[in-house]
Amino acid sequence: MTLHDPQAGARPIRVVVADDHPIVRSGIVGLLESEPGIEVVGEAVDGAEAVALAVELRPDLVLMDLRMPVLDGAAATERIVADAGSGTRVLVLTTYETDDHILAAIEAGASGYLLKAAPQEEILAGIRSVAAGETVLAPSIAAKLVSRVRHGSATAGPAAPSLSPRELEVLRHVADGRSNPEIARTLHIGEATVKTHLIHVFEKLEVGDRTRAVTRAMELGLL
Amino acid sequence: MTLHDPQAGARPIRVVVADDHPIVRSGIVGLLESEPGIEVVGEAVDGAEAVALAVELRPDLVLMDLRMPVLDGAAATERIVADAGSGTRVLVLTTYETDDHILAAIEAGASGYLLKAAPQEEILAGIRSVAAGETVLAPSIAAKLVSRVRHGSATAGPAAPSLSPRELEVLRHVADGRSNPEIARTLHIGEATVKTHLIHVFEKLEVGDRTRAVTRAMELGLL
DNA sequence: CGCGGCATCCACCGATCGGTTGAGCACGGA
DNA sequence: TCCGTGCTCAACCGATCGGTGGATGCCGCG
Repeated sequence: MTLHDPQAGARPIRVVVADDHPIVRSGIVGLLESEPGIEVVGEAVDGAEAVALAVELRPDLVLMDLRMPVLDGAAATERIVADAGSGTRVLVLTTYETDDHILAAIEAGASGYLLKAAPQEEILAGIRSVAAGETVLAPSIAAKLVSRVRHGSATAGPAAPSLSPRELEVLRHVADGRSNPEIARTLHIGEATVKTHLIHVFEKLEVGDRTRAVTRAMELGLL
Repeated sequence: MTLHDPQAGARPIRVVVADDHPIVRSGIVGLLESEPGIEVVGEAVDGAEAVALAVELRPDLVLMDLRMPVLDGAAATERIVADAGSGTRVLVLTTYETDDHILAAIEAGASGYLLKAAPQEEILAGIRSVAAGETVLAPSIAAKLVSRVRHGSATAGPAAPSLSPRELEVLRHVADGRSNPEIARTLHIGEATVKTHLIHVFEKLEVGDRTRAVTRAMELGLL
């Protein structure tokens, strides 16, 4: 957690702005440029470009519109959060607030969701908060979110252990309550192999049994 | 949505403050009293009294602490929201921010969740927002909430099988990855008893093994 | 080019789990 | 009072699980 120095100015927040409308984009960029402690390092006109820029520039934050060509904002968010693994966080800034859109963005791993209608100070404050590791939600978004509350997994797990594709596949079957012989048959491998994969999963997840492995993986957002 | 007239002052926000600590309560009341447009119409020292006052006075808002005798804040919130049906909304104001507490309060129907550590202006703004029909969440709360939304189902599972207290207790230990003998020792019962409870859980949840039982219980919001 | 690291694969063994049958005790509503 | 429900326990068996050891093939590093 000692990643960023809270001293603004000494180390500006590096931002990539992703929005397909040039006018909107320039407006946002203009707002951010005039703000000390925030530096716009790149602009993307679609989701694919946003992902590319995120990987290339490793910004602190991507300001993401949802409605974009080629790759929509939610999908782009997912890739950035998943791939980078780095410190890049995504703040969704959009006009829409449909339940589906919000959910998709949140599930994709966005650290915040603000509306373009929000006052400029709120947007700037949101950027600083998200860059500092917090989560920001517009009030109307919070309301919708609340109605969805149930259970889930973790946000940005500091060190989510990386399971191999095979290990993850096996673990998913375990979460469905399948037995090792069953899993072995569906994956066309030996039962012993399934066990070995699970042993490795246990080690990576630092647990001792399959049940705990599943709950732990859920906590870490791996399932 | 056209319930309240946004004109402040003409029609003050009527508030009931519920907190078992007199000092804390008087502090809150003092803060609110000095604020134009907000009127404290009642004070409650426990959850039961909060419910009674809410029904009797029909305030716009109840400022609710969670940790209270007789009836805790979450339970009180549930009754107020359910019973009244009226326009009374509940804003939770507490020191704690455990996942369980937050979840319980939100699920009980609270319209907001703020921490006592928040600056006074934030609390006042929160009261106005909630009274206006919005939902407010402290940033740290928003983060926890967001983490729950990943693959979140609807609110109340249609037919969540009712597990007995003991069955639920055993299942929770299973979710923590404990073995049957371990659970037996912690609960001071025989291993055979643990098994029996689990068998019953399996039947009620319509699953065949402990791992699936845990994931199923999570899906149903039982854990 | 040899070496280690990684993911994938497999076999055996003791411990645990899931399922069964059968039973006693306390509590509260019919 | 009787009956249902929840909680408790015992003994047994087959299936599965977790642990250990060892094998193969692919990759990058020196």
